[in-house]
This record gives sequence, C-alpha cells and structure tokens, in this order.
Amino acid sequence: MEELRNRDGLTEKEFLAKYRPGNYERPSVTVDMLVFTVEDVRPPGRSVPDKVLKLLLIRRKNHPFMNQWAIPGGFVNIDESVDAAAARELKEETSVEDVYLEQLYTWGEVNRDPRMRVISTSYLALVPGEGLKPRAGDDAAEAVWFTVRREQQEETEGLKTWNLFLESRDRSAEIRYRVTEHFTKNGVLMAEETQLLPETRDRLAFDHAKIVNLALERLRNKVEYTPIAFNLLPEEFTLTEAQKVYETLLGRPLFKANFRKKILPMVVETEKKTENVRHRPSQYYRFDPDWRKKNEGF
Amino acid sequence: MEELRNRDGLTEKEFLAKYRPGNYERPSVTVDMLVFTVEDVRPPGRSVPDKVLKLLLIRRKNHPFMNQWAIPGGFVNIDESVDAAAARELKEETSVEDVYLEQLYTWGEVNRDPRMRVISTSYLALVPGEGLKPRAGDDAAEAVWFTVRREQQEETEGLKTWNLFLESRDRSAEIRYRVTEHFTKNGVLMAEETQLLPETRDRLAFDHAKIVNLALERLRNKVEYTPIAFNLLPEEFTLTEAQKVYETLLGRPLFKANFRKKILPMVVETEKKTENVRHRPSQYYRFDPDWRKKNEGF
DNA sequence: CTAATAGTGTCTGTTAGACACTATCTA
DNA sequence: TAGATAGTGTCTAACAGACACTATTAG
Repeated sequence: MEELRNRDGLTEKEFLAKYRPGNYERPSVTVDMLVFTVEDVRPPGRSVPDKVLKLLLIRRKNHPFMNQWAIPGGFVNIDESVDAAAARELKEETSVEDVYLEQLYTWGEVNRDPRMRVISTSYLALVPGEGLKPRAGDDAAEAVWFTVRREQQEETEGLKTWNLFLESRDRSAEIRYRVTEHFTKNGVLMAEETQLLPETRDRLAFDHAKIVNLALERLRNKVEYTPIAFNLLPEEFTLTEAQKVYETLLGRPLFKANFRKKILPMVVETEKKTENVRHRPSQYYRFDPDWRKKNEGF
Repeated sequence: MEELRNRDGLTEKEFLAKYRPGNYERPSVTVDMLVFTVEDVRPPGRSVPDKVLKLLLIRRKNHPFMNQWAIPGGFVNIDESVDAAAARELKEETSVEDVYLEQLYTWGEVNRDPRMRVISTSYLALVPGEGLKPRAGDDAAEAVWFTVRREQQEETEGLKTWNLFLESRDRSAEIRYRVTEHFTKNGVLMAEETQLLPETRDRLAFDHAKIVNLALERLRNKVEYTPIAFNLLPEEFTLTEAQKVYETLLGRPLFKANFRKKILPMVVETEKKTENVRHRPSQYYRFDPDWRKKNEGF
C-alpha cells in the first residue's frame, strides 16, 4: 500500500511532504449563530405564563451595515473545525456550552459581504429558557434578544410569502420583512427573496433576513417530527409549559388532550409538582432519551 | 444614511475603499457532488424493468487516496458562488444542466484532507434515468456509476447502525461500510462514524463514506414528504415506474393500490400509453407542479 | 364554594396498510 | 385462452382533531 507511486514516481508520504498549496485566492469562512430561546410572558389576568420565541441579534459597531442588526458570528480559524468555531462563538456570546447545535445552511453568494469574499455556514442553537444575559463581542455595540414572529401571507403557484417580525423588548427596534420563496418545476424550494416592509425603522445586515427565515422554517418543521423542542425547556417542565413551547414554534394553538397523547411517550414523570399555585398543581416531567425504543421504529 | 461615520470618522464608502482584508490563512473551499440517478434492470423472467439507485464516483489519479474511489467535486472559484460552483462541476461531470440540485451539508473538520485545510460543501444532484455517460475530470482516472444500497442493521439506545454497499456494474469494485449514527441526550443526531467492513476490497477516499451516508438518509427522508423522486424519472412515466423508484429509494416494497392513491394527486394523465407490450398497456403521466394548490395547505 | 388550571374519556372523520378483485393487451 | 401486467374496490386499524367532561388546589 505504502509503495503505491503516482505519475511522478512519488509515494503518498513523499507526495504529501512535497505538496505546496496553490497560490490562488481563498474565501474567508465564517459561522453565523442563530441562537433561539423562549421566554415567559405573563398574560394579563392569568397566572400561567405564555412562551415567546426569542432570537439573539447584535448591533453592528462599524461599517458595513453600521448600527444595523445582525446575526452574531465570526471567522473560522485555520486550525479549528467549523463545528468547533460555532461552539466557540456560541460560548463567547451566551456563555453556554453543551446545548443543541445544528448546522443549517451554507451561504456562498459572491457579494454577500462588500468587504471581501465571505462564505458563511449558519448554525441553529437552542438554549433553554430563562434569563441568559448575552455578551456583546468586539464588533457589536450591543447584543439583544428579539421577539420573533413569522406569519404566512399567501400561497400561489410556485410562490409562498411570509412576513417576518422582529422586535426588541422595549420596542426600540422593530424589523419587518416580507420573504418570498420560489419553487421549481418539480416542486422543490429553490430561492428566496427578502424585501423590507415599508413600516420598518430598522433592518437586518447582509443577507441575514433570508437566514433568519430559513432558521424559522427549519425549526417549525423539526418540531413536528423530532423532539427538538425539549432543548428549549428546562430539565424539568410541566406539560403545559411544553405545550406552550410547541404552540409558539408551530404558530398555532393545540388541543390539550391531543398534545398530551402525542407527547406522553417521549417523557417520564418526576416526583415533583408545582407548589403554591391557586389551582390544581401540575406534574413535572423530563424528556426520555429512550422513547424511540419503546415506540420502536421511527 | 450615507453620512453615517464610524469611530475613525469614515463613511461607509470611505471605509470600504480603504478596507484591506487581514493576512490570516484561509481555508480552501470545495464542492462535492453526490450525483444520483436510477437505472433500469430487467429482472429474469419478467418484462417490466426494476430500478436501481446509482451514484457517480471517480477513481482518484493521484495522492492522497490514489486509485481509491471518491465523490467528484472541485474548488469554488473566488468570483463564483458556491451554488454556481456546484452547477459547474455537475455540468463538467455529466453534461447536464437544469436538474435538481440541493445543498446537503458542509464538512469542516480540520484534517479532512491531508494536503491542506479544505472545507467542503456537499450537494445532492438528481439526474433523470437513462444512459448518461459521465466524464472523468483531470483528477480522475475514470468516472463510474455505482449501485448503492443502504440497510439498517440495528438500533439501540442512542445508536443506529447502517450497512452501505457500493458496487460498479461489472463488480470490479465493491465497497462496504458500516456507519454508526450517534444521538444526544435530547434525541437528535449528533455524529456519525464509518468503518470499513472486512470483506471490502475497495474504499472511499477522505470522509466520503459519511457524506454518502448522509445523502442517502436525506434522500430517503425527502421522498416521503416531497415530490423529489420525480426528478429521477423522465418527463413522462408510468405509475409502475414511479412506484419502482419510490421502492428503491425507500428500500421496501409498496402496495400498488396504496401507492397510486398517494401519488395520483401529484400527477396528470397524458394522452400516451405504453405500446406493444404483451399485456395491458400502461398510462403515461407527468408531474403536476400545481398539485399543492389542489390539495391546499402543505 | 369559586376561580383557575391540570388532566382524562370518547366520538368522528381521515388516512395507512393489507388484500382481493377486475381490466386489457399480445401471442 | 393463457400469461402478464395495469388498474380498482373495500375492509380494518391507527391516528389526528374536536370537544366535553372530571380532578385538585388556594383562598
């Protein structure tokens, strides 16, 4: 095996020792982190909180797109895997490790960044709810959780449009886009276009509106057929909490009885119940990592 | 807006004019093309052909992994989008344009390629059946369609193993891997490992066994809930043909009546029937790009 | 007891799966 | 008419959706 020689008579070892990479221009590679969480919102008159979906954005400190909002991220170092870069960026921004992290898509248009050629791989990160204080990096004036909503507008042949709403807690920033998805002849999604809605005061930098849209689409799809939503819940949670998370991600109300029938095989009861509530207490559950076996298949 | 100045007092225009990219080392970026097609195979004794899934592989001409089989691909040029590079490579290898092309995943481990740091974005391409002659590029001794099969072996907690079989038409090359998929605590796929099976004579270069495995997984999933399979069929096809393609991709037999109930809303009848067959002739259909509207939703 | 929320039982309509049947062509 | 494949009808079990009901706490 080692003796195999190429046209120049070199073994693999010799070839690699002599190898010098060409001198052509290379792109910069970055990771973009779509960090989602859910947050409790106390609805007026009721005592059990609703959940809203939040996305972490930074305000850019410098040109290009100065002062505009962007998905946090950074360069992939030459001696670091792309996954590792994603994990590092996530830790730098949120101080969390060991959370759900999934590669989303790689964006490779030539003029995405006016400074230079940048290819960017986006990652979806889900961090469990509750009071995570994000940290603003060097390039950021601030890092803020934005409430995210996405509503389908219309659907005609080969087209689907969505409205995307992002707003900061105090409503000092409000971003609204219309996203149009195009389908091809064989019924598969091909391209998307984003368009800033006229009422909007703020905007997303680069092609980040597209990226946010894709992340939300993926999140919604995965909720339906994977246990991904448990990554947004604390270790122990009530089924009502879980239901609110599902409702937020899916964008529609669910029937309690049906939801519970579906979710029960995926969780195990704990000993604990909610305490000191002025109504029937609620059982706490945890996710059961072995639920696939029990229901076999899938 | 144009008047916005950064800390150095520069407008965006001035900033960009002065901007010089840093001198740090950048990775090379490549695309890997997973080109699939289906091919007719006449089963003994019967007249209607079965379909087998084929994947295009090249035999490497030089180190590293010299003489081993690999997924075709190439570098992304600095003035070319990643998608465009994928389309270009596909055209160079198969002479087809305008076929189904979907980004699969980006592979970013540091030592994927022993020559230098290479980040590679893989694409899934589906070309309609029938007699496509692949072309071997500069780096390839030959380009060959391999029959692909993937069979689930076992499933325990947090693990799933698959066997992967690839063989060339004349069986001069046979490649067999065992792929192990790992799940994390919240039930989501995290990593996969590949292991050459002992009976194998040939092997796949680099981390390509992982990539092939992911492509097959994605293909199987998408067949179930998108009309992706029609991209492997000619413009006009019989429902039996369509069923054979589905069976090949799903790896299990389907009931004719049930398959037809499911597929009929997605297709429209043509005027044509099969001719000169020694049995009842079969209607030709085409894919109906507007089927979503009719069944609304989804 | 009441308000509020947790949790269950059950009907219905739709769909997936299994299977058996009928139809139409050539030789 | 036989052989081969195309195409249909229908039963059943499982499941999703809708809704109404019961249970348990604090005050």
